[in-house]
Amino acid sequence: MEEKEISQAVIGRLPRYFRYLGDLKDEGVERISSQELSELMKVTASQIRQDFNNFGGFGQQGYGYNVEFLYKEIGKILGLDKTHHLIIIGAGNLGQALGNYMNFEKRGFLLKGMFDKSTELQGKEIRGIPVQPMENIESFVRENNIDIAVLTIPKTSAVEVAEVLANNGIKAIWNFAHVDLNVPEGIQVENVHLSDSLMKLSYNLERYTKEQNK
Amino acid sequence: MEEKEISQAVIGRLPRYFRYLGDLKDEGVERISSQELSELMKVTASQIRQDFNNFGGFGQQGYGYNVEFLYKEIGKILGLDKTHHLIIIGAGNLGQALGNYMNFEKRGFLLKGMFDKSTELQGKEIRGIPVQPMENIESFVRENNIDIAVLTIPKTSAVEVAEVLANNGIKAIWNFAHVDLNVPEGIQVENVHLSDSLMKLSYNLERYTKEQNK
DNA sequence: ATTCTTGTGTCAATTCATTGACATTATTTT
DNA sequence: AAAATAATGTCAATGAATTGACACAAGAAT
Repeated sequence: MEEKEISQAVIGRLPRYFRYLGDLKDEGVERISSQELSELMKVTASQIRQDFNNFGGFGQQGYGYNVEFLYKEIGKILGLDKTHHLIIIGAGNLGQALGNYMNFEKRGFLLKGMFDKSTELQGKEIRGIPVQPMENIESFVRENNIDIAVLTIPKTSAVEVAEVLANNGIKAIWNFAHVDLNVPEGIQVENVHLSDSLMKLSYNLERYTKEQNK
Repeated sequence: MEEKEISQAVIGRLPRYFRYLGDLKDEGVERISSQELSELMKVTASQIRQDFNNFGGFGQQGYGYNVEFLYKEIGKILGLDKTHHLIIIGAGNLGQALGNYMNFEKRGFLLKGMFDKSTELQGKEIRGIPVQPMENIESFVRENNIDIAVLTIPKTSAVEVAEVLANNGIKAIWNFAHVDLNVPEGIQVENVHLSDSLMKLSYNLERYTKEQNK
């Protein structure tokens, strides 16, 4: 059943479905049709049905989709029924911001450790988690069953830290450094290149302004 | 010449080209072929040529591309030759992190104001920019020629703040709130949904783990 | 000056993603 | 209980994005 590879285009849309379904659930909505959902989310109903069907039919003809059931199923697909242990490397502003962001805990992403090379930050606590020196990373990852590392360090050190992590069995890296990591296949990397995102916005701003002046 | 619409798929790749070309420039590399660049960036040479040609031929047959020239041209396309005035709304951890991030200034994105509803934060300065109360947003946007607003506030208030911004002539919103904004057409929105990104990582982690256990 | 090499720009082919259409099945109404 | 309605799952058609192939131009070598 779960044989053929699901395209990343589909995966990229799942969190958004998940968000809308969560809201609907909280509002007490019990069922929804692809048509209604499509109007809400501003995508085609066809795409919604096609997307869900990649995972094998969550709906019922003539009825639609049960909101709570669908919400849970998508959560499972996204691995949100499991807990994940994560560490944050780089306890600067961004690292602290992510560390303080409670919502991740709610989804099963548990912050287990923080690391920074600055001795000023070491010892400081973020939500009860002390910032440790970088030297501790290797043993900490091995001994605490860490599966996700969040990289919020400058690009110069990111590449080598990623290598250390890879050598110590990390399974996934959430990379905020402005550099492409070159890790062995099998280690998942998700990049958040903020400046890329801002440049995209800048392009669209520019283009629209030009278009107006024609 | 600049008539046909460029697809967002292409735009999304430009910042990455820009980054690699900047690095090459700093290393003193003068020219590069699509073939060499493709090996470096791990994309096809065909895609690189196709992408650049959307903007009308930056290269020379038999020679390749001049790194510095290409770097500058892509910068122009992305609007990085202009300066942009931005404000950050929400001076919590994430807002402060973005405010403190100097690199944006280097690219012409100048932080002009910060706002927060918390009276505790008001008056505090981030890189010399004081945090102001939310009531000031409207007049500040109008009087200071602000074109980009960064939203780092909870989703409950994001929607209404976006409306206020739209009514006061903002041109672009960089949205970190976990909600889809519904702004009039013509206002550019770039979403950074961090939790979506983390969920994608979680899915890929999950999927790969399962695949291994087969 | 002529030949050879390199490597772009571009067209065509292919692959991937999205949309549209509809047969089929469950639910609701009469 | 039968007819009518609603809405999925899926197949086919379309559209978009990526890759491959190659003619041709610029530069290097002889």
